[in-house]
Amino acid sequence: MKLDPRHLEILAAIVESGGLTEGAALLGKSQPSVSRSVSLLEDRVGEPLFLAARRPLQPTELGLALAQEGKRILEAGRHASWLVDEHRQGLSGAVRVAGTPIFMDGVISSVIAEFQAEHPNIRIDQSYGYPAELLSKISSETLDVAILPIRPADLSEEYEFRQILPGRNVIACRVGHPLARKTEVKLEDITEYSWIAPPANSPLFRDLRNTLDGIGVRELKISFTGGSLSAVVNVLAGSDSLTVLPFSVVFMMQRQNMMTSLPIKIGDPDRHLGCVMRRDRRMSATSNRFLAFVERKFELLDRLICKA
Amino acid sequence: MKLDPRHLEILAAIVESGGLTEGAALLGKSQPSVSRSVSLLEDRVGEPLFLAARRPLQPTELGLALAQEGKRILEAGRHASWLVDEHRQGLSGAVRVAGTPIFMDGVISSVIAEFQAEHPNIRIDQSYGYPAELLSKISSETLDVAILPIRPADLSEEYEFRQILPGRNVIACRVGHPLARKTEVKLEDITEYSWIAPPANSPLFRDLRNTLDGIGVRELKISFTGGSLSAVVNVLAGSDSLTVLPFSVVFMMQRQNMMTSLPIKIGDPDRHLGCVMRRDRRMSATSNRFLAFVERKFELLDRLICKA
DNA sequence: GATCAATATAACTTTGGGTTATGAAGCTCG
DNA sequence: CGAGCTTCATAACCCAAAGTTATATTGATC
Repeated sequence: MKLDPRHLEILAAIVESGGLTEGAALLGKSQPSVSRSVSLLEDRVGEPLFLAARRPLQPTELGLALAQEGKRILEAGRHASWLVDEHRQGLSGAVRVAGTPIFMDGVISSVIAEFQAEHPNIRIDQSYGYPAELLSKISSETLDVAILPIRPADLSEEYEFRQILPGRNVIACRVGHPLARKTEVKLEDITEYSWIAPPANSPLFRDLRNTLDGIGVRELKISFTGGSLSAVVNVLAGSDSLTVLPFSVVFMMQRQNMMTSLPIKIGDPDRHLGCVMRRDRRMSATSNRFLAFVERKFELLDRLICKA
Repeated sequence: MKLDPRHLEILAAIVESGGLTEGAALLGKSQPSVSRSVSLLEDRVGEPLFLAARRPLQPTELGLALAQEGKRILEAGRHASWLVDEHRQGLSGAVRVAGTPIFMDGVISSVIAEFQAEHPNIRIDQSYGYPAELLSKISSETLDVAILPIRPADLSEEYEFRQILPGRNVIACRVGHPLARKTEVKLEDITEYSWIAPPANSPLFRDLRNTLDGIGVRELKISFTGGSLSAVVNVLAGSDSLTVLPFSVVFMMQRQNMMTSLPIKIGDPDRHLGCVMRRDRRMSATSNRFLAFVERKFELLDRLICKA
């Protein structure tokens, strides 16, 4: 005997509110409607659910027991509705975000931390990757947002790009590095130090090559390569090596007195950091909320950096 | 946003069974039906519930969360159905039964105990009362079954009567009473003992008067009156007083060596013990089951008594 | 790319829940 | 105890939607 869950809901409402009319009001239906629903339920059950000819409508034992189940159904339904609302407002669910390792660890992660403090019900699925693969993941909808240093012109029409920071690289070194004390650093000062290089396939590695080419460094001694940001930071802190990093990353690290940048002007990359997503905007409300948050935070960060 | 609980059930079935077709089978519906129900639910929710263009149909986060609620609904519904089945088979619910105090305490209560051992989900609401009031309770449907010593002819057409024991009274005394040892007790032996009388308004009290009148006892010394069966038993056990009780009660008490009956023949009452209920048989399956049980048990008891 | 299985769509029927209007039946109270 | 009020039941209608079968699409798989 399969019962209609809506009937059980109605029964629960009636029992809870103590009357057929009140129950109808509670459910936002008309009184005759619930009256008939109850009759139908009674027909199917084959037993009376209310004591006949009693005015303060009194449920039978069975009626009471079924109303109990109806209450469960009502609550499950309410919870489901709540879940939907949360989801539609982008207050729950998950955002799949990925980016290049150095940026993610150096800048984005702290923004994500702030976001999670504000939205504890939203899960962030973070991963790392370089532009080509992340764009394909965006296409196949296995990724919601990519945060990449990229040349906007390189991007196909399929994607939307929102710049969050202008590209700007600096030469970084440990705090207390011999060169860091100088007010001006010249080319020949640099050449004697060895270099820490990002992974060879990363955009940053190309930036490093371009930068050093630009300032005339032909031959570079590479003392360490391939590590994550924290590896780079540790090696940097424990040696006099130099490296090329986005200024934003150095800026964040400066706060923790982990590293500093040399007062030497190097060419900026033609890539800019920004969020990439599908242009068709079939993104969840949650992703949109995350996106807006990131943009807002980076706007603030950009201002701070400009002042520095 | 109010969601249809049936949609959530369907969603749960699909997610649980891993496919739309299997889900449909699980619910005993056609595949197109559930397919459309899901579309409808998705329309209302405004978000996809399944990842598009994926063959082993995979729910989204929201889909999964809603399916969880659907499962709750499904389970509540199943439990409700189970409750109905139990009720219809008379395996749950309550029976309101009442009877005269002496019979209830002396005989019926142990039958009720057996019944409850067999049907732990059925509640017995027992109460005491004398015929007139119990019959009116039957009429007003505040009582399901009355167990009464009654003259069937006295009963109006409204009621149905089912005899469970023939009326038979005896004179009872404590085990070890001086008269109990004799093989034959004569009238003059009895007259010197005082009597324990049931409450004055009880049928049994009239039986006592009639009995003693019948055997020629004119003047009776009443030493105790008005108590319940256990009071009577205690007083009886602690004195040489006599009383008149239904043989069935004495029979049950004999098993516990609490009392015995005198070997003297007294007139039987024209009342018989039986179950009374409304003739229209608008009784719950539960009450019917109880009734059948009582009749069965008393049939056995009757045989035992006849042998004794 | 052909094939197979799973899902979606179409077209139609039927159930039943929604409504308003109205009738019947308990309760309350003078 | 009957007038009056409130609450519940019925009637008549409409329409949303669940159910059906038949068929088209679409992924997955080889």
